Amino acid sequence: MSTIWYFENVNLYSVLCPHKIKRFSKQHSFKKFSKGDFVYFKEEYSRHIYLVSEGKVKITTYTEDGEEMIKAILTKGEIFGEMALLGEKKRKDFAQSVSANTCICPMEVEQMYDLMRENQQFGLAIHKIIGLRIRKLERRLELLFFKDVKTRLLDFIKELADEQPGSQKAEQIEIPLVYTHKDIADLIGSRRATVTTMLNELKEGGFIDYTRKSIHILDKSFLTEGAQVS
DNA sequence: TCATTAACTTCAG
DNA sequence: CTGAAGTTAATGA
Repeated sequence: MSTIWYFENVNLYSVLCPHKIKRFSKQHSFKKFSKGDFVYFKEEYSRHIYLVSEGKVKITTYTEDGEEMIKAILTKGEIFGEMALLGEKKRKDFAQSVSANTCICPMEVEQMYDLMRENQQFGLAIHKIIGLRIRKLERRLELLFFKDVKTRLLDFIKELADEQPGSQKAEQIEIPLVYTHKDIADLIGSRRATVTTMLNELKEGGFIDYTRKSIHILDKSFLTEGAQVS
């Protein structure tokens, strides 16, 4: 199942990007965003969905006391703003570029509907992605409430591992890291320092090896069984 | 005991 | 040279 998800995820870029679709080539437009620029604001009308072609985008909401809550961090090949397709009238969150040269491909909702009607397979893929996205969020929420940080980090790594191609078969898995420790901390509801400490624990335990660029899973059994690190 | 805060070092642009 | 990333140890729940 996860392989399918991966498959569709990577191919989405070629499928979705308007300049690959001849009919839309004239309005083919990439939009550039600098660090800190907003792609959309809360309460804005949900007219587009977006595909990240370069850089990194974070989706956030704010709690009553003004604290930022990060719902997701998206990188190359991933879509966001997809709630527009489910009848969302106005945005319920913010989308902000967090890298210097973020490049985004906007797609009108109406066009998306047309495409999805014409191409069933494409429509199915989109629905699947949205479904998985929602499930992922629900799961994250549950974990935040009931599990400790170590479990959450383990779960996070497991999720990344599952998204890698051929991860089912392979004993060792190389995960290219698009996230910083800070990103990971934000996503699992922890702190940068804590993430580092725990990654080091896992490293010492011989479960993983990591650099800034990637996490190498040496023994994937710990993902399912839980790491026994003291 | 676990995770955070704060203070420090290293890294990348 | 500066801000972000990563590390380490003290401290509080």
